[in-house]
Amino acid sequence: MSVPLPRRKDAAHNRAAILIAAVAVLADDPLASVDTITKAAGLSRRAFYGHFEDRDALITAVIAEGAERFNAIAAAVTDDDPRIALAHLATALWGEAEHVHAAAAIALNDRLVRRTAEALAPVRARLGEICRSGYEREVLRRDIPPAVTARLVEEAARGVITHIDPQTTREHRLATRAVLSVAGVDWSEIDDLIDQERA
Amino acid sequence: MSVPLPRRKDAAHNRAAILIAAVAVLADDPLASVDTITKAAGLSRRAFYGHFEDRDALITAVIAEGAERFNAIAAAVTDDDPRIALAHLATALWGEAEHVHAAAAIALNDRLVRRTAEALAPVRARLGEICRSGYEREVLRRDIPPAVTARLVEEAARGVITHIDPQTTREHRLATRAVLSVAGVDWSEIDDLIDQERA
DNA sequence: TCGTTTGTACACACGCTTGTGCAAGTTCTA
DNA sequence: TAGAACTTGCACAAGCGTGTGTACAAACGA
Repeated sequence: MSVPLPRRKDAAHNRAAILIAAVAVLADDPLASVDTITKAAGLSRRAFYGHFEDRDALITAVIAEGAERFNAIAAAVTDDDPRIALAHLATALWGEAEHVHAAAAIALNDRLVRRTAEALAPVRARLGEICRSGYEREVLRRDIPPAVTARLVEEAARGVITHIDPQTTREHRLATRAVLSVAGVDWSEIDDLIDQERA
Repeated sequence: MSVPLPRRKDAAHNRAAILIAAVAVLADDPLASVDTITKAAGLSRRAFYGHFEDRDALITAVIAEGAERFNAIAAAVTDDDPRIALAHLATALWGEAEHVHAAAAIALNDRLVRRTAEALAPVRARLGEICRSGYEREVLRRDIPPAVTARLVEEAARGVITHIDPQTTREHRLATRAVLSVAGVDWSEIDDLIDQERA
């Protein structure tokens, strides 16, 4: 039923390689075949079934790994000012671009929406708090409910992170600018806000 | 090479039904099978091949129809104030939600990116002009190049339109608000701006 | 009405992917 | 270095989607 724990170093290494390759490949094509993924990991398709029960188990593992990272990000953002918190959240997610991309791609599949949503839950919850707090303290937009703002922010972040190549764009501030302006911070105040925080 | 023109009333009707069903189904799943699409249109899979050369011909037809609609939208937005123009663009696209959704979904397919991009070209060009004009006249954000603003606006619009159900949300202003604030208009000024134009 | 057009039902070949079994080879580890 | 762990390549059955062929029923138009 289940795959035995690897007892050799190289086996553990290969398992990890499959996971890493899966994140990269699935980010581009959520329907990539096991063959494509294992080839990208430098292994044969047959070897894959020595590490994972089946294709679905791999997807589950990818989602779980994403959940762990997103959890860490959500926990790390503790700023009091909702605007600063949003800036930090955006920067952190920008650093996890590939995982964000993979999560977004996997979430396209009907069957996996729920599982992916669970992986994203901690970040989503933190974002909700930030927007609510910003709404109440009147530092974020007040023309729409904070829950809707959170949704818009999520979409903006996802769009920027998945459609702008972080390799070629050193501007991680782009994500911050996009997120903050859709959240209701005037664009002319964004840079001052960040510099002030950094000082 | 080409499929003979339908000579019977119901044939033309069924061909249209397939196209309509295709837009709806492909919006949800760009990889939907011919069987799924024709069933949604109330036809058999075999009948499909009487109307279209193959699956690709259907996709081509869907893209072409979208191109026509997007062309019309781009041509209709002629406001002088870039902010008003953006508002009108957002509203028009909101009305074409299903086609926007289908275009976005189809564009996920590697091979169809170029063709879809061509269909979206007119709207994209108009959006580029609007952002450039807004940048020069200093009514839109100036912290990033207007071309990047256009990209952010595009992402914001696509995100709102495809992720918020227009059936349940009567708020077409949501798209307008999202688009304008990411373009650099202060959220507290958006409603005034629109009402003022309408008067 | 009669002939044509269109749609349905069933079948088949073809290609791609998944998951598994097995023999043979390679690599780690004790 | 010997044995166990691991990988490889091949073959195979099964599933799914496409595209095509054929026979038969229904709708249409003159």
